[in-house]
Amino acid sequence: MGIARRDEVGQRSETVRRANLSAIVRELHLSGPLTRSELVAHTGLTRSAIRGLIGELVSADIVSEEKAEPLGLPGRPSPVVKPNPTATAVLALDILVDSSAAALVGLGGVVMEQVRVDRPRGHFGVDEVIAELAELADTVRKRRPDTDPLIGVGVAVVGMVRRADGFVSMAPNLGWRDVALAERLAEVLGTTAPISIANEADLGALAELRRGVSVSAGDVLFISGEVGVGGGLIVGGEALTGSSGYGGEIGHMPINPAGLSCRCGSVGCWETEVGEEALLRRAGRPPGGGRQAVDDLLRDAAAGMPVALLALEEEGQWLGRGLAGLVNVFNPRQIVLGGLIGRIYPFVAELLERELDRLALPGSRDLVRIVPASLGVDAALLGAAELAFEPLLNDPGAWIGPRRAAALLGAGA
Amino acid sequence: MGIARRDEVGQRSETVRRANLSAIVRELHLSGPLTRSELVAHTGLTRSAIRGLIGELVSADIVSEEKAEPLGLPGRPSPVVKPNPTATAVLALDILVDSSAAALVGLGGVVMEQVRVDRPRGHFGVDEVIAELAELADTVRKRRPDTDPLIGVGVAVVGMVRRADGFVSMAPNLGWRDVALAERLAEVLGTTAPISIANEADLGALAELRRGVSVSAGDVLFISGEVGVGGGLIVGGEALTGSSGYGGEIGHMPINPAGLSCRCGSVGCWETEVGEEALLRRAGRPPGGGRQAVDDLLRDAAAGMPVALLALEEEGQWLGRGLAGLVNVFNPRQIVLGGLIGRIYPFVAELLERELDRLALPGSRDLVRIVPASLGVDAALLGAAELAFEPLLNDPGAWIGPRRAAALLGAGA
DNA sequence: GCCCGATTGTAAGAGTCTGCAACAAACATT
DNA sequence: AATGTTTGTTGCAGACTCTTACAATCGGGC
Repeated sequence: MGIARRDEVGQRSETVRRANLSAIVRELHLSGPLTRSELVAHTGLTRSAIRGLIGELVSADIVSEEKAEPLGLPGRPSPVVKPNPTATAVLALDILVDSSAAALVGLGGVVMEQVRVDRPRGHFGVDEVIAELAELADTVRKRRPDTDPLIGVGVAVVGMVRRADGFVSMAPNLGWRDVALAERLAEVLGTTAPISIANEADLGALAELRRGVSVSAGDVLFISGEVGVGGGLIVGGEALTGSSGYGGEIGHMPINPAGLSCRCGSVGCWETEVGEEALLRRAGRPPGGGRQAVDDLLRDAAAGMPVALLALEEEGQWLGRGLAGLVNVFNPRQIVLGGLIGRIYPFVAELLERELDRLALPGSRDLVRIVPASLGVDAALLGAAELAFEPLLNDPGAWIGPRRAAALLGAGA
Repeated sequence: MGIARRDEVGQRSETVRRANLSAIVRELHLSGPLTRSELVAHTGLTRSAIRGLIGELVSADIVSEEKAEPLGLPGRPSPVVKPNPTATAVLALDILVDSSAAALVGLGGVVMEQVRVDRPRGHFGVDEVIAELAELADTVRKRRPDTDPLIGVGVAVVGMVRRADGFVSMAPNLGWRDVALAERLAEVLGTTAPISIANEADLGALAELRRGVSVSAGDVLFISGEVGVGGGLIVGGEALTGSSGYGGEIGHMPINPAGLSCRCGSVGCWETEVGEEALLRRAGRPPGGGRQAVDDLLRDAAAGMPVALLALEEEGQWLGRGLAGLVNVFNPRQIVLGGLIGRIYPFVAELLERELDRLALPGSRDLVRIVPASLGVDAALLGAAELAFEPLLNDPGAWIGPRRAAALLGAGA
């Protein structure tokens, strides 16, 4: 991220071990429990290498080995290696438009505990929300004290987040500006685990990539539409964050110079044409109705009410127009529609395909597939967990020496 | 690119050697000749490791060592390691709107030979252009027969290119559709070196990143404006190609639903508002005048002619509006303006900054800097060379055993 | 119930790579 | 000419994985 460092590029032989440990843990995290011999096949390492590495992971409590059930196949059965969720737990938090949540998630993506509380829409003080999060976190952690100490904390926020230090530059849906969220959370959470914060749509995209409909896709455009429209971009299997982590604000592409003025200060942004407010306005309904109002509209459309159908058609046209532009710029293989936009997808699916045929460049258009998101409200929460796992996945070795010491200290206290 | 392979991720100790060789060669390619001790400092490797690796590179003729001139400093002088351009030469070709070129470039970016021929604008048969390129290639290669055998061939084309196999899906400025360019070139060039092809703007961005104004920048948006508007995106130090290599077509973002119809079949694409034709139209001049017509317009503007100034102002507003959207989506650190857009930059610089202040999101806007491109017409050609170097930079080891054998064979024949 | 083939874990030795430390070489300064 | 500084050279040790041979555990067939 940011400036490319051409420093310290030299590799040492220790690097190999780190990379191999990382490959094994990542594989287990993504695919779930695997036998040793499956790991041999997946990683290309030899049995002896796997043996040594697994041994180390076992002794650090990151994974455990179990005798395999006989499968009815010839040959010696291979022990099953499974992630040890309690010793590798992360705390995931999210701050959405109208709810907050906390969850404890273990390696492999196992959700051990989860709480979500609704919150009316509107502006909320930073203190208020942080207190709410601290309480949620306390609730889940008290239910599972065996997950201490935590590997990390991941947070999803509806707003623009600078990744390096978890600074929220702007969160219009909450009425926030310039909040040092990571610092504030560190004070109240009572854990020394590192805190990573990112945008809700970015993390929704990550969750779909790891656990949802984008598994095994490398170039994905994820759209999360609620009040505003956010975007998460996966490029070559990795999240596009931009130079400071503010990237992906596709809701603020200028699309209609004759359009309405946007909360961001510009005019005719995409979200003024495809956001929740635009949809309700076109159907002649009052703004601010939230999820309920949109569901009513969709029910009316399903019942054949002309105003509702017309509103959805217009929505679909603007959606298609914006998507075509994004397809031309990113050439993704998959477009994932989440939130509001995922809910209206069934009504506009054919229209969207037609608009892409008409407006997008053939080379890029041909391969792209539009699909609805699969993880629902919890997408960002799961993504926050994935974000928190990242350091462990990249360098499990760091948890092997020191971590044991820390665990023993914790037990002694 | 494409599907993320989670296969064969295991690393062996040979990997380390490969990575270290790669780091050294890449460092020399980017920074030019360096002393051994500078290499030690840059890579973080030890003197003994550097010694072994350099020795291998020398014996493979990829680099050579020379005694250092005494610099007036105490201590034993460190020998200078310099790339050996003739043994590491690539052939770079470009097919632009109104010219074609060929060059022989050696490791380190040394242009050893170069030819460019102009060509009137308009549609040209594939055979015609390929014959032209073959002749240009022949010319430069005959002048430097010592560069045989070539390391690779890189080609820049004004069109949409599928990177995997060098297939040109569309090149409106040439009137091409679905041309298997890599195959066709392989037939006529008479070399077995691998041929890599990419879009002209993408390679312009790469050239600026390696040799121009974006050196040491990690997230860059490069804009190449001629008849159309192309874009090259650098994300985290690497080119964004999209899933098939068609990415970066920022000229075809929809920006004005009430705008003109575009060559691509859509309506109101960005390039219909900021391309050459739009600029001339606004100044009340006939389209198709090419570079000359634009230069006339700029001269008139410099002389204070109101129509010309007004046309440039409108151009700047549309430019700013599009840039603001791209800044919101990509959060780049730098925007590089090339081609037509680079030439008009002096006239719109302040306006652009104002428009960004007004339209882009604060977090992303704050850090971004707009600069004109530095490499001129040859940007794409230099980028094509960089593209062709890539395999050598990534794995110099592959040229160490086999390459020597090939060189000896060539000498014997 | 025993033997055989298949598959996989285990253990020891070898190979490859880099880091470390001591020494030698080449330069400037005094 | 002596001294200090920087850097190449060399030999040894450490870390890691691969190879190879062997033992363990399964199903199937006689």
